[in-house]
This record gives sequence, structure tokens and C-alpha cells, in this order.
Amino acid sequence: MARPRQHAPEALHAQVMAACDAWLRENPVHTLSLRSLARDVGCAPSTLLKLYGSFSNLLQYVNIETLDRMGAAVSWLEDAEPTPQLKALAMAYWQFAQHEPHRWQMLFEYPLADEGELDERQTHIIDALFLRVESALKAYQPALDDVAAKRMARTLWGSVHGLVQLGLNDRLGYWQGQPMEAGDLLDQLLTMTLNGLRYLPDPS
Amino acid sequence: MARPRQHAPEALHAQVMAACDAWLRENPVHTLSLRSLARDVGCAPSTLLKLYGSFSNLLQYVNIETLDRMGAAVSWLEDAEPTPQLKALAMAYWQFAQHEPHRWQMLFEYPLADEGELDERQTHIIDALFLRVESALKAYQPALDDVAAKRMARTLWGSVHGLVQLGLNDRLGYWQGQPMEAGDLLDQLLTMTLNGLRYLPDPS
DNA sequence: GGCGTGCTGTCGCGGTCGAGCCATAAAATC
DNA sequence: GATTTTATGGCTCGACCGCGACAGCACGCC
Repeated sequence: MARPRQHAPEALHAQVMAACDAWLRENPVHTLSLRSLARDVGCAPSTLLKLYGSFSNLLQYVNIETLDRMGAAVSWLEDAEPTPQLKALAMAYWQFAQHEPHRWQMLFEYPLADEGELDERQTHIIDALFLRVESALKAYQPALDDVAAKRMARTLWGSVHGLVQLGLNDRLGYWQGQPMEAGDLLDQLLTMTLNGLRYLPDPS
Repeated sequence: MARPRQHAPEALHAQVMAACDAWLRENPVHTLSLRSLARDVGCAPSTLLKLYGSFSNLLQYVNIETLDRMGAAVSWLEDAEPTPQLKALAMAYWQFAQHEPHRWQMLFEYPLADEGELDERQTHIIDALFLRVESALKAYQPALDDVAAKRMARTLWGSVHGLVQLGLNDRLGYWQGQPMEAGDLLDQLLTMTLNGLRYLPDPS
């Protein structure tokens, strides 16, 4: 067999990422296994372990890719009006979660890496997301100072996040047989928040 | 060996719940193993599998106990004023999550049971929680009709839930080295929501 | 005898460890 | 300086452990 020993590690990494991507299009995270992945890319399971340190770490790289995609899915609505921008941001978040549910769930419902570096990269990308929310908030209500905007962004985005998660898991309850639409609730949240922000900016 | 065959199943169940409880006081969910549990209660692993159907199902029973505790932690603040009642509810939620972080995370971040019945019991208990929020909302703003209150309760509690989760995982970011306090953000969310509700009830 | 209850044995899983291999760096020889 | 020999280090693998899960066997109660 022309089994190429001494792979270039990056090539293997790319293969692994591609295999994960293909799998996650159809199947949830917990069905992903190190061994099946190794079979897909044609190497021994322990090879991947050596490469990534642990299976969780491997998954964290997938998460980083997910975060990049999320950033991309959100970046094209760069320069809209402030008010719809926040709603559009929330809707883009929700649609991304709906469009790639397995990757989204993996991002937030899976044990974190044991390496600190990866966690930092994640945190950094997430901070960038928050920054967009902050700037949109300040554009909408210029009276907000930095710290208030930062807090408000966290509050708002934490809320959006909660609704998206409960919506993905169909945990928002039902009304007359119909599941509560996360999109509607998100719109309500944003409307309410923006109204409250317009007329009663909390001075704290 | 005086190994008592033919256990009473309920006794075994109680032992298992107690063992899980003891374990979860100190250790996170993913360190819980069927085999170690079986060792603790003195039976073979497969015995627990037969009893519960799957390990996930066993964990779902723990989740139900958690939900009961959460209901209890919330029930004693039955008859306060409407406004602080909602804040107190959110704070009780947050404090419960802080006080039993492993149980809380297990409740929301773990794969669900494969039996429908358990999921229904969970959904039922959660609905009861929502109902408290709804009634508090209607007490605060009597102009809300049923469906509006139901939606608002979902929106609000989904938001609270998101903040609590991000707060538990320290994912709310930092400000001048200090982590964002979920309690503060929750207070901000409630204040903002209640203000918006007081002056601008969305008629949808 | 029938039935339910509990156990043993086995599978694939994630993870660890030590051995083997090969490409290149370093050293030795001419 | 060029060529051969040796040493080093990273990549890969196979064997093994404890895990959750399943199938099949053994026993005790009615």
C-alpha cells in the first residue's frame, strides 16, 4: 500500500474538519465518534488523539470554525440602520442556529477544551460579537456610556441566546398546539428592550 | 455472600438517587458513570440499565428531582408584591443555579431521554414554572391578555435562562478584570422589561 | 412451568502507553 | 567538501483500560 507515512499534519487537520462538517450537516454531536472519524480520514484513532490532545480539543476546533461562520453570517449586514440592525443581528443569530443546529448546539452545550488557548480564542471571537451589539446599542442610544453599553449588550445578547437555545430544543412551550415561535419572541424582546432603552435609559 | 437478590426496585431507585445526589454535590455530570454508581449501590451495571432503560433515562430522573427542588426553592416566595416577585423569581432561579450548578447544568445541557414520558413530566413541571411567571406578569400589568402574558413569560424567562447559563459558565465577559455579574445583568433585564411593560405594553 | 430479576460476557467507544518507523539533522569517514 | 553512517525527533500504530450498552444465561418466587 502506498500508505503515506509522515503526513503533513495540516492536511490531516483539514481532512478531519471536512469530515466533521459533513457529519454535522446531518447528525447531532453526540453521534460523532473519534473512531468513525479516524476511519473516514484513514488513520488510527490514537493518531487523532496525539494530534489534538483529546477528542474534546478536536471538537473545539470545529467550534472555532463554527464561530467563524457565525461571524461571517453576521458580517454582511454591516451598515444598516441602528434599530433594524439589532433586530437583524438577533435574527441572523437565530437563523444561523436554525440553519446549522448541530454545530450551534455543539458550540454551547458541549464540555469545553482542557487547553486554555482554545478557550481564549473562543472568548475573543465571542467578544467581537458582543462588540457589534455594543456599537449598535450606542448608535441607537448615544447617551449610553461604555460600561452601560457593555452591560446592556451582555444582558440583551444573553437573553437572545437563551431564547435561541430554548427555541432550538422546542422548550418554549406551546399555544393552542402550535409551538411558540422563537422568532416572534425574539422580536418581542428586541422591541421591548429598544423601547425601554429609548425612553428610560437606566443610568446605572 | 448475603447479597440480597430480588431487591425492591423502589429501594434501589432511592439508593441510586441518593448516590447521584452525593456525587453531584461535588462533581460535574460528565464524571458520573453508570459503573461507579453501580459499585456505590452494590449491583451490576446492567441491573441499572434494565431498571432505567438507559443511562440517560436514569439521569432524567435526577433531572426531575432537580426540577422539584427548583420548584421548592421558588415556592416559598409565594405571595409577595408583583414587581419584586418577578425579580425575586429570577434571583431565586439564579441562586438555585449557583447553589447546585452541576444539577442545573445537567438539567439543561445534557442529552434528553429517549422515552417520551419523562420528557413530558419535565415539560409539565417547566410549564408550571412558566405559569408562575405568567401570573406575576398579569398581576403587574393587568392589561395583558392570556396569550400576550404567555408570550411575554416565555420571552422573559428565556432571557433569564440565557443569562443564568452564560453566567454559570463565566461567558458574560469581563469589565476591568472583573467578571460581569449575572445578578446585576438579571436585575437590569427585569427593570428594563418591567418598565417597558408598564408604559408600553406591546398590543400584539 | 412461567416469569421476572440480576449477573456474566461481549461490543464499540474515548483515552493512554510504548514500540516502530522514517525524514532529516548531526557526526564521522574518506 | 562530499559521502556515508548514526542519532534524533516527530508521526503512526497496536494493545490495553474503563466506560455505556446489549444479549444471553442462572436463579428465585408465584
